[in-house]
Amino acid sequence: MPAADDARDKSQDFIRDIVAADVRAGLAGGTVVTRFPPEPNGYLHIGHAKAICLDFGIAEEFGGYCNLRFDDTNPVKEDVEYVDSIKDDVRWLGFAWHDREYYASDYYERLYHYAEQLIGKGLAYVDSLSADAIREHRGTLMSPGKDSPHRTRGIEENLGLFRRMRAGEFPDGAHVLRAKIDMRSPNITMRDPVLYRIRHAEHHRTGRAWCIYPMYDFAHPLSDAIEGVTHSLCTLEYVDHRPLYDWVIAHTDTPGRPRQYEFARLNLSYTVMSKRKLLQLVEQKHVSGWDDPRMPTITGLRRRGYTPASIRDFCARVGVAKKENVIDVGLLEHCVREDLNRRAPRAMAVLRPLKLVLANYPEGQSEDMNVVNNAADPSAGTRKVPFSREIYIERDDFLEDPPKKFFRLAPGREVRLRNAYLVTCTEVIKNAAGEIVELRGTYDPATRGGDAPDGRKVKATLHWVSAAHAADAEVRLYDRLFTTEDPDGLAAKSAVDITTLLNPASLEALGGCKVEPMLAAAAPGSRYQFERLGYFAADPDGKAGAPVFNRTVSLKDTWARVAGQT
RNA sequence: UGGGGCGUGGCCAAGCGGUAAGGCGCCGGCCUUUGGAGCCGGUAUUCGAAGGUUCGAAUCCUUCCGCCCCAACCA
Repeated sequence: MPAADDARDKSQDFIRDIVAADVRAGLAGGTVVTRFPPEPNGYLHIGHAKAICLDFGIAEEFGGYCNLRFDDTNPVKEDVEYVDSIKDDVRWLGFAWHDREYYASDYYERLYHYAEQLIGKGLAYVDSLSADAIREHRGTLMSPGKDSPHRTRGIEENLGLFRRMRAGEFPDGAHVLRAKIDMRSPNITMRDPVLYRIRHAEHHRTGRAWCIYPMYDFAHPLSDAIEGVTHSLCTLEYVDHRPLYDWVIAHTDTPGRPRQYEFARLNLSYTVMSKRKLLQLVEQKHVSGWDDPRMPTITGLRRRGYTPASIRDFCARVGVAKKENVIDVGLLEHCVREDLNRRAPRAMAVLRPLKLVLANYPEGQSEDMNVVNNAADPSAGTRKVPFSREIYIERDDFLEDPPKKFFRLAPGREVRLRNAYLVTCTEVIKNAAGEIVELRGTYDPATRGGDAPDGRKVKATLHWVSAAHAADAEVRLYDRLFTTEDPDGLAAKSAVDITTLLNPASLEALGGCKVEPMLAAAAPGSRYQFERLGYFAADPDGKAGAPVFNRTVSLKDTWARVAGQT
């Protein structure tokens, strides 16, 4: 057996095991149909990415289909802005739904028909209790509920009332349609769940055509059935709803027989994932918008510089199981580093410039150094980078009084300027306050390119930018959005608002950064590795000649760790 | 105090009666014109706990403990 088959046979997760078994058993003619069912009431985040990779991934692997279905049954919360962003994000992640773009609202007429069918079977009734009264009748976790006085209404009366609900004869809240199941069920979901409510509201797709709207528990299983979905994958909080899902399917003459399976949602350390909380951050301006590079939204990650491939890889590594989890954000960072290391062209940029003047380099002279764009990718080619007498190096790369393990530049010490020359620091110039303002040094003309003919070695290689040729840039450094690993948990435990746990240092904008000439016109979205610093993506805020870069993620930094240990 | 889900190393996660995969992290070493990348090695005598069944248990049984979800005319 070839290795590929071997890998395919290996169990990947419990859901794929189930699907594989169903396919073997010849279920639904062997064609697997899944669906990704977002409600268009917010932007997609990395948690949705996990679901998207699962839904579309399984369809792809088993040669089936995945429908993009908007679960738009609540007109007051939904908007086209969100359906557009969701489509953008799914597409950007690399998945195609082809012509399978569906809306629960497209099924309103059929859904209504199924509702009448239930009424006709005596399995649904119109209740005229107030929302409060319904809640009271529902009972509690510990005690059973009580039947509504309207539970015994006759079929004809129910039908008449329901039709008048649809006709708009009643105000919001006057009546609801309920399933007649069991008010004493230990599973509260089964205590005569509401199927339809009256909402005189404008729907983003159906306008004013309807004033009654189906509830999730009714619309979802039926939409699945209508579309021929075979495997309806959702998160753990719906486990209790599965009996109702099956009940709806069992009591209507639907075409398909979809099955629901549940997996644990993704949680990421140092951030929050609920749409409500993300919306709060946006509305209260704690971030610049849904696409703020600190947000765990797909659009935020995109602006931050994450690649679709890295997010897909992350989702694959995280796995699918039923255990509550909090994934270390470090894993996500690892995934982008790995991807960008392969594909990002290198560039030189100095974030906190310190001028170094090479006394023995002729004034007014400059030369083009030949530089490899990406050692990890020969096809990336080479480029010219200008070098001259005055250059900028990183302030952090010089220490007047270096500790033992610091082997960058220091007085009297020789280091390599990457792809250029070996240079030695000969003098430190300070201002009246005693701050270092400039360095003087010499270069060794025999070391052009960075190698010494006599074979002498240096411990450090520094990145640099020629002062005369440099472009100015703004660079935005990001840190975790929250100061604590589990903001949700801490906020709940200590009864504080989530915003009190925000990291005040999550954004640091650096002005006056010096970047090599080629970066001056970086196209928004283009990604680079700034050598020795990290991966950066050009932000749309930048303009030609005045670029803005977002740090996607830093490079692994052994020195930072060593320095931090002391 | 009802119903449901879950408990395998710091974080994920395989395993499904035959004697603890893998990834991230971490710790060493090699290599290096990015203290990057790469390469090599190490990192659970033990699977929430206690009993029991068995030649043999993370896997079966019993009891207990812990965490999460459910009482929107939200999804």
